Amino acid sequence: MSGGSLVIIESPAKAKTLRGYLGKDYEIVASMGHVRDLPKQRLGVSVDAGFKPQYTVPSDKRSTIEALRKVSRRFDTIFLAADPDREGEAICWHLSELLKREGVTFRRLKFNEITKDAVLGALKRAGGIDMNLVDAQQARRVMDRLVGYRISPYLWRAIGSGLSAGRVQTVALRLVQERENQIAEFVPVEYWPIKARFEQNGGELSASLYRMAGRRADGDRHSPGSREEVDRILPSIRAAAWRIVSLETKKAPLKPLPPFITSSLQQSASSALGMSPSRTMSLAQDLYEGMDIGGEHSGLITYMRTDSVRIAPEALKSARDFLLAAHGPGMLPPSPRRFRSSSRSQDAHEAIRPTDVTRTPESLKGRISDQHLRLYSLIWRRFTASQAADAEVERSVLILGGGEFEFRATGERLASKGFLEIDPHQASIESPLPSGLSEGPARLVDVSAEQCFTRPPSRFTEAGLVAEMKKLGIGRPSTYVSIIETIKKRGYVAISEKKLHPTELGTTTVRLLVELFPSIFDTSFTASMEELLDSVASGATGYEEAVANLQRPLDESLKAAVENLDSVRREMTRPTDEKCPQCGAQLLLKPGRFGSYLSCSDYPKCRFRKSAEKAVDSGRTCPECGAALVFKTGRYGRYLGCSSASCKHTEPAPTGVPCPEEGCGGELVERRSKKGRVFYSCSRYPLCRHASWRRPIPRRCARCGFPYLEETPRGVKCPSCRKPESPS
DNA sequence: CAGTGAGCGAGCTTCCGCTTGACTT
Repeated sequence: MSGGSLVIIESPAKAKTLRGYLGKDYEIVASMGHVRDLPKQRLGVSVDAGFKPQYTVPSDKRSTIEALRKVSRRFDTIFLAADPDREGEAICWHLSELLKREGVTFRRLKFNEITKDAVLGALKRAGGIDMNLVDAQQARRVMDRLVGYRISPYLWRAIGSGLSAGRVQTVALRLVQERENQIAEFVPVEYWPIKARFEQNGGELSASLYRMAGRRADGDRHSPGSREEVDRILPSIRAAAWRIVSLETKKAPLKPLPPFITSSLQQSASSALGMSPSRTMSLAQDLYEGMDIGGEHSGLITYMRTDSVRIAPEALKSARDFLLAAHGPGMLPPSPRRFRSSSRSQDAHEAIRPTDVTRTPESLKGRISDQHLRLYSLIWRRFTASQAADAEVERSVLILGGGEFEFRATGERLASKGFLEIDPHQASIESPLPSGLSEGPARLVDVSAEQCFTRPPSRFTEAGLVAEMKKLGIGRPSTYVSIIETIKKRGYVAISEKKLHPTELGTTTVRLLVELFPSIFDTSFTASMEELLDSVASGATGYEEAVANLQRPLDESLKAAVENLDSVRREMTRPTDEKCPQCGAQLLLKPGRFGSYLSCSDYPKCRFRKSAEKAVDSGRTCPECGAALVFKTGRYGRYLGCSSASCKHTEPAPTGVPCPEEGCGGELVERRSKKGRVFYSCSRYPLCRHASWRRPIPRRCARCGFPYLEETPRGVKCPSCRKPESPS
């Protein structure tokens, strides 16, 4: 038996940091997250025996547990240092259950930051495991299992096998579907913003019609709704005598945004850098684990799965020291800024920030990959700016009066840059009004109107859906990415131009689920579940009572759903005019995992079925049999296959972009590396060896046919004919 | 950087939340 103590923490990267603080008397090992769970193959909940969970050690956790058992035998005191939240408390309890033996004592260690002070303080306060909090976690786990594992099988029977439903994924799908409904129902409204140019003492400015006699200004400018109205008022505007009636300028402070949490990082990386949430998280993981920089190894950012904007006091101080040293006292607000986390934040980790604020993005240039640097720079700027001084904006509002009309012009000027010097993208500043204007007569130079239509809301990007889920408190920082992957994998949603669209299957599934289980898949269900779990955590409600609270309505809804199964199945199928080629009976159209399919109405006697999806024609013909080549999706992604059933010819999917090698004449095609990563190379391989990871955009200039190879933004000038490019 | 190439209707699927490597389908 050794004299020291064992400390178990969740992440190996944190274990490493801890070793630096605690010295030789402490052995530190990682549990890698949860160590026990409900079994994957069955419900694993004794519904009639107080909802007792039946835990197992998942196969991929066996070796971790074996290693923990072995090392734990050498110690009589084991500190359990999983995250200080509901899931972490449960991990500690599971560990104690797995590692308990005669003479060993477990002590709970809680700290919200991995700093020396916080860790040493936690050691002094070490206590026991909070079983109420553990019960809250168990209730959460079991409720999710009941919802998922009892409703999914219903979908297998009603719609198709392999489908799934869940407290989080179904609501995420619902959000995508509801946005789609809004777009479908949207009625565009015509409006005609009116703009005019005015002149005073040789200075010119442009202004918009803002108010008309007899109409209320509702804070927004007034725009006529039709060409007739425009034609009616333009002559009166031209005939009016104009003057500047007021010119006001006010200074207002502009505050920086709080440092990043998981959802806001994904959002910013998506809009500013075009990164998907999954790419963002994988790059952030690398930055967190640390990279070799000039021989030394260190973590560059704090933990990336967090919903708290809290900052460790040490980090706050070094941010202020840095700002003072690098920018002078003007960049320092009088007192450190505090930001409030959302009320549902579990606050186990800090905000996402650089571990060392003096490690500027410039200092890392060339030492880490370009993509890592872009993400690091985003995080560094956001954090550093969050502790810098306010910016100051001077905003001018100018009002012009003429007859019954009022025009308005606004302008902005940055009086003091403040934090915008560090993170300029946080705000966009309008251009200023021309100088030298004053109250008094002005001349109308010209006036014009432009037809516009109100636009429907846009579809969610992946990061946009995460932001919406976060707003509703659905899902956690560690699961945002996997939830989106699940609804993609099930075929409920598809991505096109980086936006999420529901598929026919998704639409059908969510409509059925919301109809049959309205309370469970309501956007407010998670919030009320969290309230109940808080009550379990405080000891006011028991575990069994909490789970029963969900079980009762779930049981009732399921019972009604099963009674209606036959009529639901009938609803899911649409009769067609086609006859079965095998038995002549009518064919039915059904939703399926890979799009709709036609099946014989005489099933199961006749098993005929075929896909109802239209194959996407490639416009090419098969070199072997002359039939059309169509796009297909196989186990390894897209490819081109022969549409004739008897012909087996295949080739990689074309991109429509010619090979950029001089005089090659080949075409770029989609291929996969051994590791499964998609890349693009010449169709004439191995004659031509051109290859690139970058996705070529199959666009060409509408005027001269010049093909674009890079991911060129829309609307740029064509490099060949110098005209603005339009998509083909 | 470089194969391959489907299937819903069969005899298993499925949940959410913690955390990293395994490891060739």
